[in-house]
Amino acid sequence: MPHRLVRNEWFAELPPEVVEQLAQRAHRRKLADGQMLYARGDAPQGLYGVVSGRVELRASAPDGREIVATVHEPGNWFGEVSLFDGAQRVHDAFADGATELLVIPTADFHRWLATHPELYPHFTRMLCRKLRLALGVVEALVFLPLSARVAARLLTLAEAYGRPSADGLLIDRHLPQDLLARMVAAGRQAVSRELKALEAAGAIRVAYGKVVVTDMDRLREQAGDALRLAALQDIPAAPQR
Amino acid sequence: MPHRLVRNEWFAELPPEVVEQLAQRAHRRKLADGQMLYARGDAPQGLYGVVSGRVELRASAPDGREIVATVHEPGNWFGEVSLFDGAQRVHDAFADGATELLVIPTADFHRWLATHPELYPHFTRMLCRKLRLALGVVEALVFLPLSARVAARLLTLAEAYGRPSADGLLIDRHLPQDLLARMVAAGRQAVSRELKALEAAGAIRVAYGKVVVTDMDRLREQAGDALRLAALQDIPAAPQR
DNA sequence: GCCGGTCTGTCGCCTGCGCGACAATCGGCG
DNA sequence: CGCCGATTGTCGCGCAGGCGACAGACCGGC
Repeated sequence: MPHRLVRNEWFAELPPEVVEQLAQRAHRRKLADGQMLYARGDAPQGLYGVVSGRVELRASAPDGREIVATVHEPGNWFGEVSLFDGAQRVHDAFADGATELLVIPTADFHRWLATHPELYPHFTRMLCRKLRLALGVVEALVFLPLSARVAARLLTLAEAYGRPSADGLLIDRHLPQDLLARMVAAGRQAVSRELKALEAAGAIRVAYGKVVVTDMDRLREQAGDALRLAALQDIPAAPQR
Repeated sequence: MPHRLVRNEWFAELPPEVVEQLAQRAHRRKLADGQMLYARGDAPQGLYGVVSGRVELRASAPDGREIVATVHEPGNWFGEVSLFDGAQRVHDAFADGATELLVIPTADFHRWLATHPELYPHFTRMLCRKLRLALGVVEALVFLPLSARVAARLLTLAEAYGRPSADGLLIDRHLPQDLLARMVAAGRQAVSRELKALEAAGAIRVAYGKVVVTDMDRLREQAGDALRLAALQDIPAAPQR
């Protein structure tokens, strides 16, 4: 198992030899750009880890509108809800670029976990974290105007992909405005307008398919109330007793 | 422990004597109407079970707007997220009517659970269920018009509180339109309008502080796409009377 | 039966944002 | 180095729904 896959929150804290047992159950799977991994309603196959490429989890309405719930990068694991409750997939999953995955079949995962019950608290914490994120999204949608959602999103993107560059922190990832729009559940044109506003405020600079954050503090100002929600998304490793 | 509290999904499937061990750790707490149990950001005290009365979990914006995330009825347990991850409360909790709770302190719960690791899968499933609910709410907010959200909500309320009456299924619970509005994250007047529309469509009849579903199928039609999400909707365990 | 608080119906204004349309750029690939 | 698909800027229409303002209906308690 590539060690980057065990360096993330899912497995990083666990003893290496324990993770190794699990890794032996995994097999690999390759996806072409845009290929569907699963669709909402599918029966779960297992837990997925991204080795290379990317996987977008999306929700879509019958009328064609869609939102991007998450984008999983190399090192991320996903598919845990169906893993733990065995029920249908909630989202549609598509490869973004040629992608290689590690797949741990549901049954193997559970056999492994059964022999390591001490790991359960760890996984319940993972689930709680997802739950808090989802609740934060609900609040953001209900309470925050688009401007704040965009600003907040850029902040988290900057943290995840930020790389210092000439005139600020470059979000080093292909980020067309309509992807950003689907991430904040909005239309492309509206996002374009908000980006212009942020640029006028001196918080960012927009380039072709890219965004550079020139002033994090100013961006934080624009996010406003969203920060209160951001705090919820940042879960301290609280002792579970 | 009143047996109504162990009849719900949280503990119903578990061996009675195991639940009994836990029950002995619980203590009681009374709240007056409208009293706050906890606020967002508070450190968690434990897991709560509603013995009598009701508890509303709400989220509110600084500007005063607020939504009702859930209403817990007698027999329901809540507060599990903070229980499992130890972090701050996400919502504000208020008693609706004079309320009596059973409180299981966090530490006691975990001591108990540690001696029954076989129960972990059960609790991860509970968390997954909440997560699915939250994801369903996100989709409903993004994709569905208010009319569908109202119709869908009435359907779940009818399932939970429905009682046959002269001209249909009475939702037997104090349900002013502005409560309904806060449940679907909308304004009171808009909900009023939608209710009128549903009435005109012959799906419901609105009374003072009450709603009677006269035609479930017609109501389902109005909910439309929401039914796809319906499986994800929150159904408060029916109040046990 | 009366009163005050709670609910509902309705009208109207206003704003945020979806969405179509199109022109202007950009940039990778042949 | 030029073409074409991808991306962006912008204008404008349309509308769902937020919100204030009342007026009227209801109801439980006294």
